[in-house]
Amino acid sequence: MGRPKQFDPDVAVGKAMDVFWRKGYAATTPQDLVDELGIGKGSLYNAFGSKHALFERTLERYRDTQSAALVELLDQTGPVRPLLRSALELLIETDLGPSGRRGCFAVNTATELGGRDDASTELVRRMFERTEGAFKAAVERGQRTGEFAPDRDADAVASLMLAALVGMRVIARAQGGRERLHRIVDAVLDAL
Amino acid sequence: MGRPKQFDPDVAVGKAMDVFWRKGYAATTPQDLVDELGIGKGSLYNAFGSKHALFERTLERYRDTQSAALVELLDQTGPVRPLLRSALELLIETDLGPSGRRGCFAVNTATELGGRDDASTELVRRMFERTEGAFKAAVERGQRTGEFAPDRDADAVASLMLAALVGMRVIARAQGGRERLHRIVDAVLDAL
DNA sequence: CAAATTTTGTACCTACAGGTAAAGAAAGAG
DNA sequence: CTCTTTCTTTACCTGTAGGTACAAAATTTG
Repeated sequence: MGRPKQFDPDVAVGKAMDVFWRKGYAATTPQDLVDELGIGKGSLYNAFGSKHALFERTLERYRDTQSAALVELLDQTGPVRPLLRSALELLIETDLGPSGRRGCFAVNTATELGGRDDASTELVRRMFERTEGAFKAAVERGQRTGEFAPDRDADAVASLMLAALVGMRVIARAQGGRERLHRIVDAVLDAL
Repeated sequence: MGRPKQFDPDVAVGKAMDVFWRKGYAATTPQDLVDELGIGKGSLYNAFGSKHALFERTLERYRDTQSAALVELLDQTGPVRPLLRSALELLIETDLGPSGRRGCFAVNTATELGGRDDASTELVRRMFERTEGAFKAAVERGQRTGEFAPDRDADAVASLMLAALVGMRVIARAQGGRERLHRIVDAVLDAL
């Protein structure tokens, strides 16, 4: 009962995610959110409680969409090497595409709030772990099918792939050129 | 002539660097700076002009100390593999040491301001390029001396090393464990 | 020592961050 | 058709961000 909301909270969280993703947590103001969500400040605070609470919801949204999409991609069957290549190249195109060099929301959050906001840090840590796990599973598949050398430590390779992926997206934000990003992908696949 | 400063501006820039490094640009307030530098607000603005101008000076300081130190380390003569290992492991210890998981100031700045503050973005971009150049030179040395396989593209390997380094430091900020960081180093050296 | 120059401390300012309060509007319950 | 509940709007509030202004203090020059 009661008056129904005039906006869809799920849509609003998505828009808020875009703002936080582009500007970061500290640089995003209530006014920014009001402008981009197209709702009043009262509704904003009534629906989400605080800037920080909304921020956490956007991080969860990121995990459940972007981060999850990558993991699903990596979990696909079939030849592993082209799978890894297309996954990494997709991220390059995303970072260089029309949304424009906003990098990875989880990475941005790690460097802005890591160690200073426990909830956010923990969310990011788990996303990294999940991604690394997906890389590890892919590498092990490749090793079983003989695509990759079987003697390399899958854990170590997966950790390297996570680090390279994270590094790539930071470099993209710092105006790293497309060629440089592709070289990273080439080198990491050559390392298998 | 005129009254001499009661503080050493170079020391002050160093202290300001620590603050910005820990908290980021947006989250650092004039009050934070006044507290940590131990000077009045009047002196602060008289000496440095604005928060942003001071921030740029701290980034330059970072480039001329931390970033330059890594490049110098990598430029040393002698066996290359242990050199690379000790350089990367030094960063791990730095990130996990008593100063505590503040990551890399350049990386933090890239993700906070990349694409939104031209001067900072450009400074970071150049630091990344310099570091990559030092990696490349080291790899080429290793190839000449027969330490590394000579057929691999030194540019690509250097780009990968930069990305792995950057990724490592982000992961460190997100509470990544010591073992994970060491695995990354192992994997990247195995890739040579 | 007076004049000129620079630094320092204190006070002050405007705008906005991050919300809260209160009253009215829109739904369902009885 | 009133009562209750929830949402919306508008107004308001406190604290601080990011500086500026100005007088007093400390130095060099002549």
